[in-house]
Amino acid sequence: MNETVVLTPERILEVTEDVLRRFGLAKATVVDVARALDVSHGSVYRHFPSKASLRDAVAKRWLDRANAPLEKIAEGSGPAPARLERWLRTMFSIKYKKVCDDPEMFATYLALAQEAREMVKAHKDRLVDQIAHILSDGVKQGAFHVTDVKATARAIFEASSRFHHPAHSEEWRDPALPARIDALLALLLRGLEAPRKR
Amino acid sequence: MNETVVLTPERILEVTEDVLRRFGLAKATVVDVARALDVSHGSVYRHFPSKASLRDAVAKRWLDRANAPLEKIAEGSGPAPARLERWLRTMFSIKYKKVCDDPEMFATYLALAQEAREMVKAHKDRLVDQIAHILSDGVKQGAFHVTDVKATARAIFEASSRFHHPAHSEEWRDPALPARIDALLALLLRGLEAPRKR
DNA sequence: TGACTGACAGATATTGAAATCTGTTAGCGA
DNA sequence: TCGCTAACAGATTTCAATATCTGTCAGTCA
Repeated sequence: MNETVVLTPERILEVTEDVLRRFGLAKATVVDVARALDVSHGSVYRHFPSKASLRDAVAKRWLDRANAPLEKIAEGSGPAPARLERWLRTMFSIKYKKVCDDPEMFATYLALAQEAREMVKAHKDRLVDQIAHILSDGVKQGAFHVTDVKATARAIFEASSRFHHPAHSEEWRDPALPARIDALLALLLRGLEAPRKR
Repeated sequence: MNETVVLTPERILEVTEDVLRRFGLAKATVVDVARALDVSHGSVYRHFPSKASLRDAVAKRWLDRANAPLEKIAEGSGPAPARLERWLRTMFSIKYKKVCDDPEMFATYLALAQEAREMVKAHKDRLVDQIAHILSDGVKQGAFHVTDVKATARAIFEASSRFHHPAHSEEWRDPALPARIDALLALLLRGLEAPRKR
């Protein structure tokens, strides 16, 4: 029955990601995507209201796929401090790997992050929630002493921006990077594990 | 004797800063600077080997001037934790104030920071040294428990990037900013004050 | 002599006309 | 009716000709 495959959002996203990778963020057009799908570009607009929304959807898919391993770690069990450290190190290495392996898609993501689109904020919120989940596990275990879990989770996410925010990716080739990450993680974990004074 | 004022690097820097502020980083040219000085642009090249070096020198002057208060705090006396907190809050507010009051010069600085010029690295190193100075005071006072002062100072600087690195300046209009800063500072200070385990 | 000028080559930026793209919509065909 | 096409207006991008800029240097002048 599906001799001519139907045009679904999913299929559009797949092809758009391809086109972005081949042409780059600057050159890829909706017409290119339509051509690759062998339809008129009007058809694409039937599924996505604008080029920006299409680009956002591709980036969201890409980010969600890339960060799937993080969710697993956050939802896992075991001592919270080690889990948090593993979660953060995994996030850093995912970003590092992507900037090397998939530079065109990373540039798309960088552009989105610069514009501070709603989509990026939502993604950040999901990650902060995962940190918060680990933190509250840690509090239950007696390993962490934290009053405001949500605020602290955000502080941890933001404190580590240098190693996961695409705006700093140029810096990640520094040979001292592992040492810098170690120092930051040691400091943050000590802050979480310290019995609170106030 | 100085009927025609001599052309000094200092005078060139002063005028260049003016020109940058009036024309913006994108539009300001060496010819503009020379015109404002009422000399040929060749004369400017007698004092600065390239446009980039001139721009760097202006930015350095601007940064040094802006950050002078920090040096005072770092060299001051009193309990290190309060001093570190004041130092960091001052750095944040200087940057915040500059991005509002002097957007053209801030854009110049942003461009430099993106390019990761040598000059910015040197400036960062000076600031990290100031943090290290406060940290080692804190260790002497028994308030901080830190093994590697230098690495920890860098970790603190980098952990607070979100609130002082120009790449994130778009975010600083968030009404929740003070709360986010409070959460980060609390976490970092707890980490420094915690007796070390390892 | 030594700070400065002015002319120059090559690189970069500007400009305006033409081409292409985005987003809309009337209408075709299954 | 539903999914798509094709034609369109206005916005954006491209391209190539032109102008301006960067960096150099031989030569001027005090």
